[in-house]
Amino acid sequence: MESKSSVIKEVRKILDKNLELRGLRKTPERYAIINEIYSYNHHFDADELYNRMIKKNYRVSKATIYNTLDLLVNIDLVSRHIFKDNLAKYEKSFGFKQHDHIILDNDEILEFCDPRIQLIKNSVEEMFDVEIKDHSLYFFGTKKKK
Amino acid sequence: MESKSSVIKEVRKILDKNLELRGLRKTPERYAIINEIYSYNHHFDADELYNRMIKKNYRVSKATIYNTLDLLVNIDLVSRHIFKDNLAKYEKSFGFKQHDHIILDNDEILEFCDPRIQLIKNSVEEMFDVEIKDHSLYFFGTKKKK
DNA sequence: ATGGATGCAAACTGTTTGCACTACT
DNA sequence: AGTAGTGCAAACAGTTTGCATCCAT
Repeated sequence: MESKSSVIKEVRKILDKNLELRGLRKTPERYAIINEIYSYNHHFDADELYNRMIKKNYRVSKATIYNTLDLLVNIDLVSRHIFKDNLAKYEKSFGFKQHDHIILDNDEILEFCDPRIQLIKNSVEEMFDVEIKDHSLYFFGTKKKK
Repeated sequence: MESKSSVIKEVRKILDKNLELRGLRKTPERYAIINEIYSYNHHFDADELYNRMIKKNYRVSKATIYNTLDLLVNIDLVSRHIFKDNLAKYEKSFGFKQHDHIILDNDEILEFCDPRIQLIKNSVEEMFDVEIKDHSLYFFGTKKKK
């Protein structure tokens, strides 16, 4: 099992490489933000991230938060979900098994992973002659009371 | 094969029954809106619906559009999707096989239906002891060039 | 030094809300 | 008659944008 600090080290390296490749600047904000994100478990939104960083006396602007989230989503270090209407939620995505979500009535979020989704993907690719790069699957439900 | 006009007749009846059951009023706006929606094929958003009705000289307000869409989604005559960030898309849903969506790079939307999603649903219900009421599955991809 | 990235605030967009008025029951 | 539902405009929330400044290159 990999230690926590080795994950973030690895992630910073990936970010590094991507910034170089794209000719983007290695600003301290970008590293601070990825650090912060990888210290979380599970989901957060832009406002949450912003507020937590401000509370730690790290000076960032909303603009930078949004810019950086876009960047990180593009290079696949962070993934974006829209669980409820009109609010983007994010979560770290490197080194974590890809998974889908169950959204319960009480806003609880469960995660699962089912290999059959890959089979559906394959069928779809063949049927429509398309190349699928990503998917999102949500189930909506309620906890069964016993 | 059912004719177009019999679908809308059926749909109006369902709306009728639901309004009665819930003690809601049968306002002309509600019928005008469901009529309009069922004259479309595929997806639209609230603004589109509003503008089309205005253009036909039917006086509705945005508030009523949104209220009625909520109502229709609740009674399952219309379904809501969020394809891109922060914009709800709707489509009629009565008498049409439930299906999922493939969103292509060029904003084209394909539809498909795969029974294996039900199997995944069953597994999830059992695994987490939850009751799944709905799901949404999107694939994101590109057309293969040959 | 140069222009990409930032901070800040204002602008934008889709949606919701408050309130006076209308009309279904 | 009573009140749910409507139209309108203002408010709202999340996100984007414009611009002056800053700092990584």
